[in-house]
Amino acid sequence: MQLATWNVNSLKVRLPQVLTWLAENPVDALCLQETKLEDVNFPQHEIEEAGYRVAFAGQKTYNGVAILSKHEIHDIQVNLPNLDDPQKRLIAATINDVRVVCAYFPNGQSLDSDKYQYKLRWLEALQSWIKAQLATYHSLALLGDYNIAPEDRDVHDPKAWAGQVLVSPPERAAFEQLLGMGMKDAFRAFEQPDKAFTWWDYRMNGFKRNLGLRIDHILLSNSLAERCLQCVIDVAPRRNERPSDHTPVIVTLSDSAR
DNA sequence: ATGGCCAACACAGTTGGA
Repeated sequence: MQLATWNVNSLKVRLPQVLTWLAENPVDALCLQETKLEDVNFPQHEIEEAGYRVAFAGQKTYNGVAILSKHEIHDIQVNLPNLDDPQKRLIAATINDVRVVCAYFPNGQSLDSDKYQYKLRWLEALQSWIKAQLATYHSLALLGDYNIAPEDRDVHDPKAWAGQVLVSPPERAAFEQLLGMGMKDAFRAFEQPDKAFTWWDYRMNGFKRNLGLRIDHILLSNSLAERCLQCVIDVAPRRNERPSDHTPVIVTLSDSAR
């Protein structure tokens, strides 16, 4: 079974790229972030014609998340139940034997911004909710754009980024606390090349110069981590014309024992 | 030189992203 996550930065613009990518990478489930579409405008039929079922929760202009799946999607939940928040940043569903959580973490903008305080509140709500979910769901995967670079090796220039949003100690502590609940960073479960990133600024030829960050992640509950065979970043879509600034991350799991 | 790019909204220039 393969699961993937991709912040597409507008599904309206990126739908052709998503369909092309799925044809070349027929993963079992793909989590999308920043769809930036109201539900009435979601391209459900185009995706279904490509052989994928879909669950989505969107809004105008900002945010928006979706799960595309080759298999039946059960028990869909939208947003964190313990946070009063109109922003559509989370959708969860059960696919086969796996609880799939697709999340678009807040950016935070800057450390002195109200948006940073919102990010910290959101992270706290996520933590307590995930902790409870792990008690319920044996096999859980938390995929998405975390907007957190967990370690300095996930940052192209740690000195330049020091003291900024995405690398601040409270954000990194939140990431560590998710690991402490019994989750594994699938990417770091394997030997990986240096300077492996999932996002590059559109400006300054960021991608060509590999000035990036690793901020898109797949965390697996312990029992799922035991089934994890591989985790890779697919940089190919970042070379497309009109690319998203993020690129997909894919995890491969062995079939569960039956 | 602390911006450069991109998308949405709206139809110019602002906001947000990371």
